Amino acid sequence: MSSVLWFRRDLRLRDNPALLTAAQNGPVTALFVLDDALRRPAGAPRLAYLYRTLRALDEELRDHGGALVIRSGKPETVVAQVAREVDAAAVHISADFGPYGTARDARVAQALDVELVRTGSPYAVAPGRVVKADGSPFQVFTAFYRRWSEHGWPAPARSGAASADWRSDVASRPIPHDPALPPGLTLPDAGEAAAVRSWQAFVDQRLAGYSDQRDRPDWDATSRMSPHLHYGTIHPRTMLADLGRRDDTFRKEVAWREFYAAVLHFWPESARAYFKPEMTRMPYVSGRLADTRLEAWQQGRTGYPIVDAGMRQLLAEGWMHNRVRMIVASFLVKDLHLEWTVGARHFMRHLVDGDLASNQHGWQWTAGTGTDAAPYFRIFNPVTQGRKFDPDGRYIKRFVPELVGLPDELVHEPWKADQKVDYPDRIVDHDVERKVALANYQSVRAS
DNA sequence: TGAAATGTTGGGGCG
DNA sequence: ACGCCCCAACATTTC
Repeated sequence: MSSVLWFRRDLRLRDNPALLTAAQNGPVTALFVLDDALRRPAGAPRLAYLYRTLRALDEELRDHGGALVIRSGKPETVVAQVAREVDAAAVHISADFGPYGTARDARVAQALDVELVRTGSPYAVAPGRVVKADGSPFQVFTAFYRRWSEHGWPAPARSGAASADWRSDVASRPIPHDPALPPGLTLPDAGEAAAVRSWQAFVDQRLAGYSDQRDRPDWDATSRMSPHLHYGTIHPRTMLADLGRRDDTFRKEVAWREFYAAVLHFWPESARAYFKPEMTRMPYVSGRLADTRLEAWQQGRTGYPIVDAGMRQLLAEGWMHNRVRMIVASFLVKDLHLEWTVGARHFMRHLVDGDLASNQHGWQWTAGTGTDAAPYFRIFNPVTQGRKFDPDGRYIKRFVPELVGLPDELVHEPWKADQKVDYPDRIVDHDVERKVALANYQSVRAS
């Protein structure tokens, strides 16, 4: 008897129920499949981060006498092949609930001569479990959150790496080298040990102030756990257990991730399609104007400091502060009149934490097209938001060095400065575009 | 997890 | 003392 533990987005050895299940059935072969269908849409930063995570996992496995077996190709071919090579009685996975993963796993189960055993998922509560009394899915976060909290989740699973009998004699491709990264890009530390370290640092140093300080992009006040959650180097259940009853605000952020995973599970098409179909009639700019605006937004050259700082942080770190994600998203949709799908795609290409469910639904929330979405007429004023959440412009000056010489008051409105700064003029006038957006919205509602 | 427009209230200056 | 005006501060409505 032997088994294959096929890793996907659960690249850890602690609190891993699928690993415990696999370890009960003789020697375990740890497998990761380089699947081009997943590698293609990921930008270089996320790919590099994945490879680093794989290297860390491989090292941990080697400490336990094993190794991570890397293969490339179609999972339905490769997983079946490896299962035959090691004469596995079963292939163990943690369940995936995304549209691609669901279809892929169905194909793999079909192709296997042995059982594909799903144990656990990357969520505290598996998507689909939390539903209304009548069995229908929640479309409103607050109601979901109440039910999700009542539902509860198991305590973290015990660590099983030490007790597993890892195989290390299976042929493997090398883990690919990092792809070429943009110069100056700094990625967060990858791997399970880094996840545990950085979670502990957050709990010790920043959790107490989280609810008051999390909206400040100029402070290091957030958990920064999103890349680790994306690749499963830590399980949210571990985090929730450490929270105890301490911080409802942070628990809610974990719950947003679970909510959006559930929404995607029940409405797989919502990754692309507008939740509110009438909103597809919103008019957008097109042609050269659209191209120019999109490029200015992507490069962080819109002339609005908080927007540009956020977009440049995305390019510099593969990450953006959540408050600023909302500001730049609102700006794309309501000031530049570009479609949310365009912005969502750019985020997915550049974010190390790029998670389909959270990203697409977060964008739909901002664009007013989604479940439990902000009403369309909630339009962020980039100057007001900047003043409120980056009062002395420290975040802006970190990513937009052209503005370093400006006093705090002018850093959010450099166009009012007497001194000339080498910084783009505003590509649009917020006051004007806000009215255009509201008029567009009226025209959609009337039609 | 908005912001602007509009409405209301109340203090102070003034005749 | 009183009414009137102005306007800041706050509340409500609207998009």
